[in-house]
Amino acid sequence: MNVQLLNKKEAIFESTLKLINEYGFHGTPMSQIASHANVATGTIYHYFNSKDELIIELFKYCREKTNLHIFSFNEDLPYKEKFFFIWNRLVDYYIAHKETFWFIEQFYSSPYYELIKQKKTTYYGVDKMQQFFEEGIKSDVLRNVSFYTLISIYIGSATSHVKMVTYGFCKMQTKGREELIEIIWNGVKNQKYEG
Amino acid sequence: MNVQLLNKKEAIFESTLKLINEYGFHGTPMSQIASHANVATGTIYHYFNSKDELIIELFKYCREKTNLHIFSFNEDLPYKEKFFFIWNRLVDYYIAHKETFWFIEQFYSSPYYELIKQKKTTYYGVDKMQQFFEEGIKSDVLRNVSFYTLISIYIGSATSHVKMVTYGFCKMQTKGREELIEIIWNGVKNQKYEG
DNA sequence: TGCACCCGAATGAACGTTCAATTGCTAAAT
DNA sequence: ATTTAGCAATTGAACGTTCATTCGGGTGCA
Repeated sequence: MNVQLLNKKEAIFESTLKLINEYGFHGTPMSQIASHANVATGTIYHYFNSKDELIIELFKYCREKTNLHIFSFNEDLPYKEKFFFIWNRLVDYYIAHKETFWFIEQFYSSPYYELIKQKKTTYYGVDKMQQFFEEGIKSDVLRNVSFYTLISIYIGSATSHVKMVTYGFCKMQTKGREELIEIIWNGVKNQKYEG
Repeated sequence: MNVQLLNKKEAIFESTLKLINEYGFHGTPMSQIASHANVATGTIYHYFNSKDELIIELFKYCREKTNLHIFSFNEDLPYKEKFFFIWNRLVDYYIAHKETFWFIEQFYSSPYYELIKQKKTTYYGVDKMQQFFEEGIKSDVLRNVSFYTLISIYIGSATSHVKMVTYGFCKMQTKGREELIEIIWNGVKNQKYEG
């Protein structure tokens, strides 16, 4: 697959992302995606077998890009700094790529997700996250609570915050953000370490 | 509007809720909703002007029911107990009404929400929640952080937890839940009060 | 008599997908 | 260096289906 093809496939991805955000899964016909991406309708079917497959592949594409972005930290940083770094990178990325954020949210809460969740997909992001939290617990920096508890707070608060900001409910003042991640840190850190 | 009608309208709501969860906004034709609710297709249009209106009204209906449920606490309880109570009621309600939960999530992250958010809808839930957090801050039980920070942690963790459970990623062991709300409480409570 | 409620077949537009035809590229053959 | 064969990429009109909505007619209660 040469560069030209990659470009077309990506053009289709980006157009789908934009249009689905605006009109939803249904409100976005293949023909509209095609013309927005400057390709013919038939061309989409060269890369994807169906609209559903296109949407599923787009989801994986978005998730992959996001994960690559947030885990790009220096391994030598102290744990606490990594803890703040990843969370902030995630929030930054989503705010800078609102369409990716909303598309992922929409996908997760739609029946589409059922189609791919069973595939015990030890995919990059969850692996990394679990590993990161386990590291924190083993080294006694984090309280010994379950992975699911940690991820509920950590990811849940990040997405909640991004929702607030992108809905326009609150300004993106850095103060609110710092407050938020700091509260979480206070909640999950092992009290033995620096108050 | 008599009882019979209320029943029909609710039957339409409940059928829509169930089918949209299974097949999504698009995958659910009006005809299918009608036959599932044991009414004629045309009848739906007696109660709602369009499919979009039906979906929007269903959203309000679900949100209202949820809010009425979670704010049904005894005002005399100490603040901390109310803090735990509301969170637990919310999680309980969503787990017991998965379809309501997923529908609301789907709606919030779809373009539909754009259609109703501007209406500076000081709706029941947000009002109550804001009032509750303000009460906590004024009485010095909670740290003095912004409403949006509090709600991001409080609601975000609850929905995240419910997602985990309803996806089947983690069992609904009460332990995990207690851990979670306790961590949040630790994070947001004013340190001056009981460690 | 009038009005609200209810029915479901008919309508017509919209959409996902197909396909036969065309172009462009690569590499083997001459 | 030129030709040629073959495959990948691309096109967009056409097809057949599906679906939201309409509407003319029916029922029963005030």
